[in-house]
Amino acid sequence: MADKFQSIKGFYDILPEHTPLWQKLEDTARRVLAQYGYRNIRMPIVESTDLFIRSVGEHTDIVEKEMYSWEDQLNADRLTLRPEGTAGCVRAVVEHSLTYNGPQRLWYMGPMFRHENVQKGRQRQFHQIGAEAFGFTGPDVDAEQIIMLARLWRELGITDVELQLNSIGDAAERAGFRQALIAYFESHAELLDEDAKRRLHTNPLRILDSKNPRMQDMIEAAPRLMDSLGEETRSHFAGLCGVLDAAGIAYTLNPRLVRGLDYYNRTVFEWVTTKLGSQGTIAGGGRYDSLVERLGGDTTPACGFGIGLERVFLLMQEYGIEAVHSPDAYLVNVGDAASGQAMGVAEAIRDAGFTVVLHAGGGSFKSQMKKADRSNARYAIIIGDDEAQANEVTLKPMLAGGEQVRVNLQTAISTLKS
RNA sequence: GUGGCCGUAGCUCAGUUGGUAGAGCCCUGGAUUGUGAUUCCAGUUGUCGUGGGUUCGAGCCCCAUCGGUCACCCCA
Repeated sequence: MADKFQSIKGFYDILPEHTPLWQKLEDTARRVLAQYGYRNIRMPIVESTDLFIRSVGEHTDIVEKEMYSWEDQLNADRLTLRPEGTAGCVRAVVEHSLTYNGPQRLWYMGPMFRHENVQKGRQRQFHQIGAEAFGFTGPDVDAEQIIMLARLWRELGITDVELQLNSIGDAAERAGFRQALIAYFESHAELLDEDAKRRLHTNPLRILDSKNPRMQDMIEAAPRLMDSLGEETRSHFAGLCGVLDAAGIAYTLNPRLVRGLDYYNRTVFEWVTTKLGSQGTIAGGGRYDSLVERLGGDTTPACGFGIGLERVFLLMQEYGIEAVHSPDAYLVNVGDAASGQAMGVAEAIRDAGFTVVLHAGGGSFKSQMKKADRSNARYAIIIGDDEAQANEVTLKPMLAGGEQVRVNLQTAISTLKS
């Protein structure tokens, strides 16, 4: 035998036994998003490398070491497989002037690509649902997105996910805080680890998120961003908390919650579970009021989030949530006469709107019935020599207690409808 | 990039101090002349990840290598 191929590390197949649960997740999300007036947008998977450098940020892990980037062999364009969806969505909004006639609520779903080491809940090709709202200034839209996610978890049957909330201020506030933070860390330079030293002048806020136990006391005593936020930012955050309180959404304030992507400001949030090992964040998002302008559009406030679908899928499995696809009928046919009629019968039943699996490949009644059983079909429709002769079918309910009947095709279809 | 654990049938796994490669599930056929989901009988399934070494003899011991998985980091 020739050598076999296997999928690339971090790129995996979703097999038929798992697609029903995936579709349940996707269908539920689609329905909930539509309930809030979000409209579907579909962007390309490949974008200009510079788009991500400018939006995600030059000194982020994503841009520094995780992007699938290459130079187009034909025209030397620098291209990248999208590592996240917001940049491309903003690019599309600006390119097509989608906010010209007012605010927009948009969502998308699809694969994202990051060259990371794989582990549970982390693949190199993974899938996200993203939602973005453009042109809304107030905290009500931040709150709406959080409430929408709470509804999604509820409808999926997921409980026990914790909402963590923080405000990381506006650019000017963060710049001031950044200076204070750098000064503070420099005064404790002897305690900084390698990673922290590297980030000191590129992304000092991330140092706050370090889990290095030797730095914890020093980090604990560092200046707090919340304390350097201005009046407008504070009232925006208070407004958000007020709406969430009124809606009965529980949250935990996490002053150390920051984002790895540079474009966020003010509101940041994460939904976290303890049931998935170390990859506990199933959704994360926040406000990014300056990104649209940064990517060449008019000044437009924005807020959005991403859902990690693999993680939500794992969580659904953890909760024992199940989904199976079951056809309405499995068409058993034995004998030349029956087989000759079977395709026409199956088509007639499909014309009536039902799902029919037509048995192919012959075999005894017994073996065909076994296949009917394993198909999860509600009914077996049986055609043998006798039925073929009489232009009838035998309709047998596969669930315990049902009596089989021999009827003509129209009666069988009526029975399927009831 | 670093570390722990694991690679035996399609799947889940057992395999004794080194001595002829196994079980369950699945699949196929039968017990019942045309009926599944319970039962019984029979049958098929292998480069023991790969390459070397030690040995009369290696799934088992040694070395290398590849792959998987979990974790650090970071993120969704």
